[in-house]
Amino acid sequence: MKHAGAEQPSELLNIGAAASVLGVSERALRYYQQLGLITPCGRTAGGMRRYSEDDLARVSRIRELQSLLGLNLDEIAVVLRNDDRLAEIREVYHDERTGVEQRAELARECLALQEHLLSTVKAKQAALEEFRADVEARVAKVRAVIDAK
Amino acid sequence: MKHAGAEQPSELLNIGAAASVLGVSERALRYYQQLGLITPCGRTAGGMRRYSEDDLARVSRIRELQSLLGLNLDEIAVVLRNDDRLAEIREVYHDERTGVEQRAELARECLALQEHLLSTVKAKQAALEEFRADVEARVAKVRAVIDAK
DNA sequence: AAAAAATCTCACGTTAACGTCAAGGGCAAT
DNA sequence: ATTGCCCTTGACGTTAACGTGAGATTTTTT
Repeated sequence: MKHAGAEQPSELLNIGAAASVLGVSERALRYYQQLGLITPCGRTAGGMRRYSEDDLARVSRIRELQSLLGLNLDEIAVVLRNDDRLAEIREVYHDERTGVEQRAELARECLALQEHLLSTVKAKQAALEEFRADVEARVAKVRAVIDAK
Repeated sequence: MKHAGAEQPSELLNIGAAASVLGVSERALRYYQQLGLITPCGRTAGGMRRYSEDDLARVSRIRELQSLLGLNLDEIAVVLRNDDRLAEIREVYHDERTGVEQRAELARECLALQEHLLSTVKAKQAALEEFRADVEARVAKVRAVIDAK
């Protein structure tokens, strides 16, 4: 059963609005689509792309994976495909047509990839923490020099 | 007074050894030099580059700034120049020929840049922490699906 | 309905950060 | 002193991630 709250079923944006909201170029959006990273949820009769809330979130994810983890778009494609599988698994999980062992296998595979991503994040965090200590030490040094006046 | 321990005054590496130790290409080392990011501490009579321990550390720093903060080589140049100034300040600080106010001014400028770098690091850490929570939530979701068997 | 603004699909251009020869010179070992 | 490997300086090639028109369509505004 769907929730009964106020619903905004569609506040779809065309590419210009989407780009400006996200702070990326229109070209980038088309490029991501070309690589299969996103597919706008629909098009107008005339062929103009419409972006949903989820589409925007997906693009945000792409930028985060780029800027935070330094992944390239091919690597990001892998991550996103796994995200999609996760969503799919949750939907199909109670479908009786799929074998129990088969579903579990899919879920475990998916989990492995998510955990791999997590370990990547953790590694980056650890490295960053070390780096930060380094920078803070430098700052302290300059401070010492200044305060020794 | 210098310390009295065992000293290895020079274990200078030529470019091939340096590259393999650092895990970067020779081309990259030459390229960094071309951009003014590093200058090997010396050359042989015949013109071959010699890299000192400090040179290697500097290259490591470059790679960290690339991979951890995602800076490009121009931005890294700024950071490195400031690092150099910090070292210079510490050396020259007790030189009587420089005016007191002048030295303090230099140090403050240097501090500002280091602190800017630090804030960049902190911002990245915060973003990464959020991202990690996100990934962990996903992992938990898959786990829930699996355990619900 | 006509003009103006936004999008569409090619398709070539750009930039950073190197990769990859090519033609020579240096260096350690035999 | 010669063999064989490492190094030198150009100089052109490559790849990812878009940028930038051009020319046709679609949508919005007047």
